[in-house]
Amino acid sequence: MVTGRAASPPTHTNAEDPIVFVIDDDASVRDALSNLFRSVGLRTVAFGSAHEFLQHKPADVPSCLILDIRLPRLSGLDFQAELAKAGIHIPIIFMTGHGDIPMTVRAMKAGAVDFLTKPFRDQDMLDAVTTAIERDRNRRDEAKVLANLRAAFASLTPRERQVMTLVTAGLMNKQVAAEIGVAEITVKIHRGQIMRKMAAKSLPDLVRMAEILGIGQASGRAQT
Amino acid sequence: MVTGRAASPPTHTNAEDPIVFVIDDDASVRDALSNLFRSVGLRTVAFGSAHEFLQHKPADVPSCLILDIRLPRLSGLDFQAELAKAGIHIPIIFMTGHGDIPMTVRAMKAGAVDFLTKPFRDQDMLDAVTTAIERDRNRRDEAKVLANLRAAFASLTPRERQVMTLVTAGLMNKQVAAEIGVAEITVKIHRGQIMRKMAAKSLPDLVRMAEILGIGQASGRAQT
DNA sequence: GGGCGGACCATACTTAGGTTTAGCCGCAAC
DNA sequence: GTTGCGGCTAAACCTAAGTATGGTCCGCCC
Repeated sequence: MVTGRAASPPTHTNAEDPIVFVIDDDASVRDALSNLFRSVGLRTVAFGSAHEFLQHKPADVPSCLILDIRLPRLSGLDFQAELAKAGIHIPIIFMTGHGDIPMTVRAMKAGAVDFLTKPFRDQDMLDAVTTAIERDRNRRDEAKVLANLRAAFASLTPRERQVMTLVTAGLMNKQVAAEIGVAEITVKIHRGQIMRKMAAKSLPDLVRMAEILGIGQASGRAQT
Repeated sequence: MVTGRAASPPTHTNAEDPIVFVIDDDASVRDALSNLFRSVGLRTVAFGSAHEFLQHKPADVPSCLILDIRLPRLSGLDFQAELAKAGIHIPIIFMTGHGDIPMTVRAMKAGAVDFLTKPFRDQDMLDAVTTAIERDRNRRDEAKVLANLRAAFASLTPRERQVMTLVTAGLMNKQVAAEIGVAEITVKIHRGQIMRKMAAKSLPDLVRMAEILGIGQASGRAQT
């Protein structure tokens, strides 16, 4: 699982490798964690505060965030909420020396990967990081697919989007034509254009794209 | 949300209403919770042990389970694992007087709805129950749809299942025919039979069914 | 005002999808 | 041993889908 180049120089920074971010106001904690992660070949970047982390431009690789629940200015929990509100969905692993159960519940409900009490075993932290990175990798892959689909869908004209919705809902060309008040031949032309622009290789393919885009199944039909 | 018949006799048991199950070895806790839930019109059934709960035949309505983490024989956490292993997916709300963070994390990771520390506010418990019931309702709805689809798919002959897989993957009839080594006309016959047995109103409809059943997209073909 | 793109439509043609009717083969159940 | 079913196929026929080619109309931008 680890890349096997663990013994290479500390700043090899291959753009493919995941990154672990650490935020803790205690430098000794940061160093200990950095050493732990580097010992298994994981790129690590540590910050002394949430603010510093936000300055850092987000790298475009799978990553996760190790966070002490008791941060200087902003609490770890509040920072988690901030990130979510800002649309940053990096998986978070909390650690705490004096946490309580309500905090834990709140963090986990908000999607935290794990919540470790200090002192924790190195292996527990590494397991949590593995899970977190994997989760982020999946999320990024899905986001990428979705972004591509959305871009393609946005390149359709309004009419084409409308036809795509009706076609993927299962209507025949003539039904689509009647629905929007045009000739059947016009629908066929739109349809061909849709297949090209969306790069769909078949109707089932297009239907799956529509599913991912969340098009049409809720409305049912015959409204508006 | 509540049915509005809260003042009716204690055992009106309309089959539509959700049920809250309570397991606690302390009778006073059981009574207090039962009273709380009944005061807002929720059917409630309480048990003194996990064993008693398992004896009870599971009602076919949305429900949830309130569980003390410290159960007599089996711990609440282990019981949660038992239920999961047995394929019983009722949402669980834990409560505890002396819980710790690792327990909380384990419970939440395993899908618990909430983890309340005693003493808790009534409203917190009611909120958790509302969430849990809603979650179970959704899960049941999805399970029902899935079960119906599986039944329909099981009614297909092996050949029909194979053809459905290929057709929903986007292959044309002639390609399917070549793939399985039969004449195109045979594929058409199978296909018509599939549409009837699956009660699909259109190809997009069938594709969506295949998606839910998890058929065929992994195998791919002609990608990239 | 000319060019451009979106939307529309017609004719003509080809391919794909789908049904009906009818029949053959093999196998398992009765 | 006959009946039923799954699987297969053919012929005939019809509808649906898709692709040119060619053209109109409208609004927008430079």
